[in-house]
Amino acid sequence: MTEHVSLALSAAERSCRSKGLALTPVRKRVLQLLLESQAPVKAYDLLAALKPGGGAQPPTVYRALDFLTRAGLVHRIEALNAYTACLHADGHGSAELYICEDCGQVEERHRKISGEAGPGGFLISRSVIEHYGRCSDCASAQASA
Amino acid sequence: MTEHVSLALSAAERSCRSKGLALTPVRKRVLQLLLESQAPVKAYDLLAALKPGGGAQPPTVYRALDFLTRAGLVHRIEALNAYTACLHADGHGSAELYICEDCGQVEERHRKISGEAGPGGFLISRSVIEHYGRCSDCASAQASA
DNA sequence: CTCCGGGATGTTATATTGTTGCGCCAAGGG
DNA sequence: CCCTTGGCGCAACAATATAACATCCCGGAG
Repeated sequence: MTEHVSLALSAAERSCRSKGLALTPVRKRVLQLLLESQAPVKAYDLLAALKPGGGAQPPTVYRALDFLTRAGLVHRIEALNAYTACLHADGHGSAELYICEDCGQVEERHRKISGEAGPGGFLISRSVIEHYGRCSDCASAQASA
Repeated sequence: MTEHVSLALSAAERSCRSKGLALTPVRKRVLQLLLESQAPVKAYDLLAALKPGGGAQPPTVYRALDFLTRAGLVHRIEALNAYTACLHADGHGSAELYICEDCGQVEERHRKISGEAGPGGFLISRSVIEHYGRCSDCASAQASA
């Protein structure tokens, strides 16, 4: 396990403990798999990675993802049906994601939007913001090609 | 058919003709169903509405939706797996959607984001922006309840 | 006119993604 | 001890989406 992964895992454990949430082995393992991946991971790929023998069933991974998402440790990427670990473990509300279509890397920026007002008095409770394109590395690689 | 629906349909026909696109009967019917709905519609609901006898198959509606989306006449709502007619038929790039979780109505604002730069030189080609919450009507109804 | 080619649609089957429902078990409070 | 509660295993299924191939129709080339 690389260092940043174990660091993030212990941070997650502390965060959960402080909120009275149980970071059980299954949940921790799912989070670890997401942290180790450079790119977003699909639920069924996590499932396959969880139990190579094929023993794990869908609800296992979906329940873990649901927990991790609600705990603010993981983001679901709506347009890809995929998941990525949240690197800013403070978990305050909505994130804005920049997803490179070349290398799959996800950059994350936080905006506090919840509670803000949209047009005509619309009251926002949750936002999905996903930008697709090329990260600077891939953009320059492409330009030079 | 209410007036705004027929107006939108003729606008769509003109728009397609000017671009050399074929707004065939199936495509037009799907667009009409979306225009008539107050809320986003799922692909399989469209399918059921298309041919009450159950004769239509999934590819029919998915192909129509693909065409309409690429023509800028329809938006896909990623977090709902649903579709809604685009009311600003000019179809310039990304839309920002405000989706009321009470009544289902979708408000639409346009931002031209494509080509803009994100953090660290990220080059955006397409954005998904969906805000969930309550429209002003539903927010005030709730407040008074 | 005939033939050909491309786009649109029909048809069948399958892949992918996500959920429901039930039961077991272990931890903790009375 | 008993009972509740939350987490997990398990089986089945529901919902969403695509692949692959056949057919039809129309418009242009010969």
